[in-house]
Amino acid sequence: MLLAMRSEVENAFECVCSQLDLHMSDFGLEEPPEEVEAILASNIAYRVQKEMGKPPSEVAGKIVKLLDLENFQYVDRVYAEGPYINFVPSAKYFKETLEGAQEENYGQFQKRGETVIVEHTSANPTGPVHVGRARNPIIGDSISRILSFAGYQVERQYYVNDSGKQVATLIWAFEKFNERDMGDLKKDRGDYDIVRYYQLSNVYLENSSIEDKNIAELEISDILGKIESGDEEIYQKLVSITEMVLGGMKECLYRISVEFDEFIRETKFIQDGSVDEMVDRLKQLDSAFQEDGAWKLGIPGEEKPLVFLRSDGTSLYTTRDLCYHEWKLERADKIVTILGEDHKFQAEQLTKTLSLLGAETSRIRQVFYSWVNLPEGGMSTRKGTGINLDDLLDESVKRARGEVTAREGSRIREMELKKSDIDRISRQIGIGAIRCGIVATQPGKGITFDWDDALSFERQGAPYMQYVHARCCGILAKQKSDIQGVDSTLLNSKEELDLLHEISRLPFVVSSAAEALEPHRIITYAQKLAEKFNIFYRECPVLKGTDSELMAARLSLVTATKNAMSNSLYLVGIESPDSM
RNA sequence: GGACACGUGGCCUAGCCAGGAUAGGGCGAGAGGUUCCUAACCUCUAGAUCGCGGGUUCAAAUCCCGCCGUGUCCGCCA
Repeated sequence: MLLAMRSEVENAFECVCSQLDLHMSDFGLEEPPEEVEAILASNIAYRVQKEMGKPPSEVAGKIVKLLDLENFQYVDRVYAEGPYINFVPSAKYFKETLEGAQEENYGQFQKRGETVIVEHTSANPTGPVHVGRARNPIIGDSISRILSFAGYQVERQYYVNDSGKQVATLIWAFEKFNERDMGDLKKDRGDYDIVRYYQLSNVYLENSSIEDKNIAELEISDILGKIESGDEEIYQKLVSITEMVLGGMKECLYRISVEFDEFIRETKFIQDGSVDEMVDRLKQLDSAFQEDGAWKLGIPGEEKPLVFLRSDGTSLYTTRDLCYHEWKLERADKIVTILGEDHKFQAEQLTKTLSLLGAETSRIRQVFYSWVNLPEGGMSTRKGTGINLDDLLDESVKRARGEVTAREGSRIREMELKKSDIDRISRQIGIGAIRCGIVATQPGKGITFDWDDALSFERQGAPYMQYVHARCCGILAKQKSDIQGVDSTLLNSKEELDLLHEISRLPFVVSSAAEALEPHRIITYAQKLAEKFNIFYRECPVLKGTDSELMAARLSLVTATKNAMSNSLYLVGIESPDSM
């Protein structure tokens, strides 16, 4: 509804500007401060004071006179306050917001017939997901949900790095070592099983004599060559090992509600000939050259050339990624990739090379995040220095359970919590806190891991928002009969109107979060919504001490809040508990 | 050395891209609030030269330049 109001106001400004012979496209629309009655404001007066030759407050007054209220459906009143032009929403604005938000899919946009491939996580299939990179699935999944809600046709892809040195090392380790060489299995799952081989092989490569090390490296590069030439036996081994790891990762990610539509293997592009074809095409480019037996490509604006073919004739990560990107560009209108900031350079080389190959790189967007590091440094699967996401989740659910049980006896509740409720609530809160904690912070900011920070159930964190949903459900569960003929004008207190206004912002927030690929905007919104609801809840009894008409109107408001909240939480992958 | 990102009360964070009303929250600290729909709530108080220095502008946390601090990258690794 805010979107509709904005476009009404924009149209009106266009009209006024043409009357005044002003040419501008930005009318300085902004959100006024809390205590102002208006919900939309313009600082256009500042922008045109020179052209008008008058002080801003005078300009504002003049523009207000020229704005034609007749055409406004959603604006009740326009007034100048100093240099600002403020717009107060109409009864119709609130009425339609309330009606629209009765729908469970409130805030969702119509399909717009545009497809987007979101690639995220794509961690090397060498071991369990650790916390260092946990921002990737959480940001990627949230962006996927938001884009989908905003009307795009979204496909979520995991690009499996099943070629290249670390997988060759893994296959080598599997032949070299036996189960009895391995330490204890921390968790009976494929990713935990395999990672032991990977870590042991790295210990071996670091600590062996030079001769042993050289032999091992020759054996590994032999395996790499076989992967590259499409050797069937090696490929079968590769698939079975990586499937074991991926199976474990999927299970882990499923715990935080992250799922994929497709897993795309790097080897796919080797086997279908795309890589060979890519190498040939790159060689044809003007800036391609051969040096020390390897093929390189000079890239405009880059100091270092891109090496796209090793001197032994095997391809490199970026070469294969180029094939994957071209394949994605064929299949979707837009592609979004979530990457760690350590991949920035590679991503830039990739994009520029694609552009040299004639691709429309404006359809590509990349979102970078910085790693979650330990106080003593980065987490590494290879070195085994990471904190596994599973452990973080287990600990979070455990601490959430502590919070749930601590509150159990100390409060008035009509129904006792069953064991299954405690399990459910602990899980919803524990997992929600992790997702919220990660998505609430801008991806670019660095995070140093700290158990207490990661696991705090702070006010205005996930439980605060989840609690609002539970409160709404609690009220609605007590509702006796269906409500009909709601009169939205009965909702006229400041608390009610503030809440309704907040609800009306959801579609605007969804579209801007989708446009900017910034899921944390949803969290910021949901916090505000929760705050407004809690104030309403305090001041406005819904079921008690109100006549039936007011009760009906307030019940609608509660339903609207519930829908806006559960959709907001859904968009960042947090569950909405019916009770807490 | 070069490139990129980040720097907002003791701690964490929003706002920055599209400059505009008193820099918005939270944690922690202090004071209050529940015979009433779940107090994981609400209200109030204290606490900020928005890293530093210049510049542009009627107006800068926001844009530009320089500097400082932190992180990342600059591989025939991924």
